[in-house]
Amino acid sequence: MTYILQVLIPTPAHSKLSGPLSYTSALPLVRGSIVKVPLGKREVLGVVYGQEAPGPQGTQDTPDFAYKEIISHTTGLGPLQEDWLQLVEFTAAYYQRSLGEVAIAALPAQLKSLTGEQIQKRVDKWQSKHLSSKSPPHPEETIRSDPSPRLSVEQKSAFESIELKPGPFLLFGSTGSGKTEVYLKCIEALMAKDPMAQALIMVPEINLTPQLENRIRDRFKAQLGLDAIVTLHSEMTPAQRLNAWMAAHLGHAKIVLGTRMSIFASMPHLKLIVVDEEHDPSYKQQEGARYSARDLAVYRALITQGKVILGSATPSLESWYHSLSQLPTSPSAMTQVNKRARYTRIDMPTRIGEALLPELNRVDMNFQPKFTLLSSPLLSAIREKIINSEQVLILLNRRGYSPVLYCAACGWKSQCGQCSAFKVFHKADRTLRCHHCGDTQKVPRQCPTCSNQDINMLGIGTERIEETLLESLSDLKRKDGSAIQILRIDADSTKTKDSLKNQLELVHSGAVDILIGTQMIAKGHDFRRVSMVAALEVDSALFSNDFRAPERLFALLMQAAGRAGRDASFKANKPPELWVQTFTPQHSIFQHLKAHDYPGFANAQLSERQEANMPPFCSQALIKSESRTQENAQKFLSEIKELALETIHSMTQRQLLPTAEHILIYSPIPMSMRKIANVERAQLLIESKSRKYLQSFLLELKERMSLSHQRLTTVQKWVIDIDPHTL
DNA sequence: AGCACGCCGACT
DNA sequence: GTCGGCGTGCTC
Repeated sequence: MTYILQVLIPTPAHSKLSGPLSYTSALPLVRGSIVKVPLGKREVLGVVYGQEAPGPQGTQDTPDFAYKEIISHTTGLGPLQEDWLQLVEFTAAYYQRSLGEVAIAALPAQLKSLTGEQIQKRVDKWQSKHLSSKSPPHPEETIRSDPSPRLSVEQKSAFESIELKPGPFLLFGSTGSGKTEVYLKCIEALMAKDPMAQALIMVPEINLTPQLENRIRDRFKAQLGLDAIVTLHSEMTPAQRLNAWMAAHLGHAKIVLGTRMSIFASMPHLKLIVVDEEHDPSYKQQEGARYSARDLAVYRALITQGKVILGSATPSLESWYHSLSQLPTSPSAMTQVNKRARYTRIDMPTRIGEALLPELNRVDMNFQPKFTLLSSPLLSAIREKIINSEQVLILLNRRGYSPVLYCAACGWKSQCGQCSAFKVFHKADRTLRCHHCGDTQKVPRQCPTCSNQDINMLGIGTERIEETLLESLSDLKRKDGSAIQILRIDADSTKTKDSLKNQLELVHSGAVDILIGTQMIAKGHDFRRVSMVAALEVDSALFSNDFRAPERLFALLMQAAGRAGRDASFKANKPPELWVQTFTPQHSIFQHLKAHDYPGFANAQLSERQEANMPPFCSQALIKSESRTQENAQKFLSEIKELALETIHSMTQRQLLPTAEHILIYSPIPMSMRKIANVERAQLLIESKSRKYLQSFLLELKERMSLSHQRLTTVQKWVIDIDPHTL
């Protein structure tokens, strides 16, 4: 008997091949089965999507080619579940990619490279190892979990709300309020109720949160067994990933801790999803299907009838908006839009233990001498901290020594020849480096165009702050008389494996007095002896073209300050200090920051967004094109715009859109990073009040594009980014 | 997306 | 004379 199977394979989003392909099979494999199939000369991984009844029914139009037979299938793995397929379907539809691409990208890469037999072997090996130790690997007495701590009143009430209500939940809790304990309690309760149940915990970047992994292990190892907790992130080896994936897929792993990619983990008994630091931009995938793992978590919880908790001290404005029953302003505009799924907000305002909320100090740089890097009030504050053996954290989101070199005589600047960016001066190795294409050259001794010996440096980077601090504090000694230690942590200083870990350990051990870094150090790590956080050059975020920049700045500063002073044995009666150097100290963001008033900040931002009709009050899609010339990149988008206008017209006539105004097409413009590595980039913004209409519009637009494919200007690459993060 | 086939430039 | 550039075209 021969069966005909529809199989999802990794085919590109915009081509005739975007749907499932048919193959023959001697066995009637069920939907979700994992198979290997031939495609042209290649052998690719596939997922069975459906089955046609065999025989010459001829209900479908018969193709003019013979179906090929599938190569192999993996019996030991068992099929992917219906809800997983539904998640893949939703992702492909929403983010305008092919089903096969999303499905295959969601599977561990080793399934592709290993043969069917090798996979089978791995499954057998894995099964025998774990079935033989079905009972907990060690007697209960030898492994003791950390006891479940007593919850505070606030934690208890949060936990009870989550137990009682359906969610989704926005757990709005300030740093140090004990959100993690609420997550763990929810998991504990879930596992006690349903021993089969699985939970997924997502974190922004796993290498920055090793503490959480240990904490979960220590907490659940006796109850669930050591193997029941797996991690899933991109820095694992292919073999580790396959093992973790199998453990989840086969239901043995009860808790999966992972980064955004883990939203696609196959978890047949998934009942709870936690998205920690839900505002973090790293939940948005920036390649391939540009999904938001946070948004998909909400959807996945819906289809699996599980619960989802989004946790943050500074929620994304989207989530904040979804958790509001009333908008801060003009209630008329929201009656229709806010029908969308609402979140149940749970507030946890209290910091646990001794830790106090940080105190904000603003330095008005208008009253400082020109070109001051570190203001005198800030420097004196730093001195005072070091004298008291406290640590200082300095945030500056620019690495290198100086972001631009400049010749005052002829106007030459250290422009990168391949990018629309300047090469950054790195003093340590005396190079000019482009942070976008990586091109590196030796720093010129004189101006390359006019031979002027005197080249100026514009702007500051972490290297220069390090140097300036060393100079300004050269007279300063620690209590024990030894020299002060300054450590710089950024992408340059953490290139080698484990160097970040080692450097952070230096900080924890107290060997470092001042830590200078880019925003990478604000995430995840508790700096218990840090009593002061200073942010330099914050103004760019307030006047950026990127309308999400203020939101990110607020989150960064709150997060950084929240990391400080968490040591209970530390001088706890003094709040940690948060310093900002700014030319606009009167800006409202600082007032909210000073008052630790995230709701006030978020509501003010929301009002602005509403007035300007920006997300979350509209849905956006960005079509991006890349070409050798900017002209060409934009020409392609202009043609798309023409097609888009035709599409709107036609859809309105067929009443697929209520009015033409439901879709707004802007004009092609260069991307904010116009050129990278000699590739010119342009973008076309599309907006709609309704994400539903936007989605169906884009689907039809893509159809029209493939129909008139020949007529369109050819570009190197084009992509659609749904709900783009940066414009 | 791969991986072909397919016609025009500088090299063992 | 070949090796190889990347321009169309196909893959159940």
